[in-house]
Amino acid sequence: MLNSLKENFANIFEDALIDEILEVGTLKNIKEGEKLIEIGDYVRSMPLLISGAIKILREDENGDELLLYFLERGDTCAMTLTCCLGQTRSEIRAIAELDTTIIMIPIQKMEEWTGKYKSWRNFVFQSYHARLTEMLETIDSIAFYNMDERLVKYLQNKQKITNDSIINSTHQEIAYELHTSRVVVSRLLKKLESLGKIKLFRNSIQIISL
Amino acid sequence: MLNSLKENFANIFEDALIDEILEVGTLKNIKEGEKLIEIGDYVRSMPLLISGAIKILREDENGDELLLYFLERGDTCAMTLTCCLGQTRSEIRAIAELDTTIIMIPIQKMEEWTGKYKSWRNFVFQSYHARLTEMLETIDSIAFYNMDERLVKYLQNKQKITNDSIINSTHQEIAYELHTSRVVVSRLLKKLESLGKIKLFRNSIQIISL
DNA sequence: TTTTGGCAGTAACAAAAGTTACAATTAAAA
DNA sequence: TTTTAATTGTAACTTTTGTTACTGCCAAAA
Repeated sequence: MLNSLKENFANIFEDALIDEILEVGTLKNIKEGEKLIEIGDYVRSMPLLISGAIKILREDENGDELLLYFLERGDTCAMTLTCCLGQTRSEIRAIAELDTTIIMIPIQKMEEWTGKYKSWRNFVFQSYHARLTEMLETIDSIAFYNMDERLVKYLQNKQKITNDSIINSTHQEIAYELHTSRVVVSRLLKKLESLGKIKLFRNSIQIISL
Repeated sequence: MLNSLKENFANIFEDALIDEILEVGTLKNIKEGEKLIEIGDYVRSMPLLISGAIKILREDENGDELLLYFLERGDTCAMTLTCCLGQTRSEIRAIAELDTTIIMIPIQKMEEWTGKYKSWRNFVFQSYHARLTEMLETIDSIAFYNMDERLVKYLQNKQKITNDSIINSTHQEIAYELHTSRVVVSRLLKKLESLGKIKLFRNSIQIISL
């Protein structure tokens, strides 16, 4: 745990804080597809992302989803932060996009560290800023772009997160995350294929150049 | 200024903090329509909203807008918070929706108070939470609802903010804020009128029941 | 091997939203 | 008063997105 911490957070957290994290934090491995947080949950600990990726999803009244953004190493969940402090329920769902390792911090420490460590405060504020920025990008996508452009962005994002030009998703799964229908995704993917930008296979998509 | 502060923040801030705010804060009156923050600006002070309302807007690549949310009394601008701390440029535009009074806090104080006052920390975290929640609602609107429903929400919101069942906007102005076209807004408003939910006038809309 | 269920392709159609164009009305400016 | 500009209403059309339906294909299960 010490190594993972140092690798990802050494330049961010002061040494005394690193020591405290080692004391109270617990390492947790999460399998791809595993759910970390469900909408309506009370959250009792805060995750520091060591490796892997977590996708954050919003749900509509029919139970359909929309992908908001991904968390990567060095990130934490801003929603969790406020849920912990404000004792409110989670507004979002969090699911591991890849096999993921996190350090869980008990919420009691959060308030304490915020008073005690400047580096912790900066980290928390920085996280909020990053999340607000990502929310803005999400809003840009759905408000300003058509589905074909949103799909391209989605594929680019997925490639970046997984660091793999092969995306192992079905059209239905992509449709869920973009909050559209399977037929629309199939249609647009076919168009991208005919432009030579991707190649389609069963259960996977190969990205050529987007 | 003391009175405004006590009215809006007395139950939130501890007395010592109130005193400090009185020392370093400056009262500012803003006329309806006046711009507080432009996209790309560096922000050097943080606003505490005493009265009135401020609308927060996002811009697309063509210069067209989208209304994100309103700030009201007791609120502060979460974007400003992180812009100040992180020394980044503003991602949004802020315009007074009504005649508005704010207290401006120099950014140097922010970092200091965050270490010093628990009530300040809570206020800041609470603000972030509120803004994230409002961003989620904005996302819900544009991703999950059709324009007719978004328009109704918009009118309801406007009524709540101005505390007036007469909305003094042109169809064009509404179209800008919803990031659609004037013709679409006129069409949908006409439908609402024929349902007896609103009454249309030149430059204004009277809300009957939404 | 046969059966079953999930996945992808596509046509045909419907609904929602955006665009263009023009007329009528009102208010402000000359 | 006349002119001008802004505002609203509406028709006609296009584009985008969503829906329904049906097909063939593949892989896992029976």
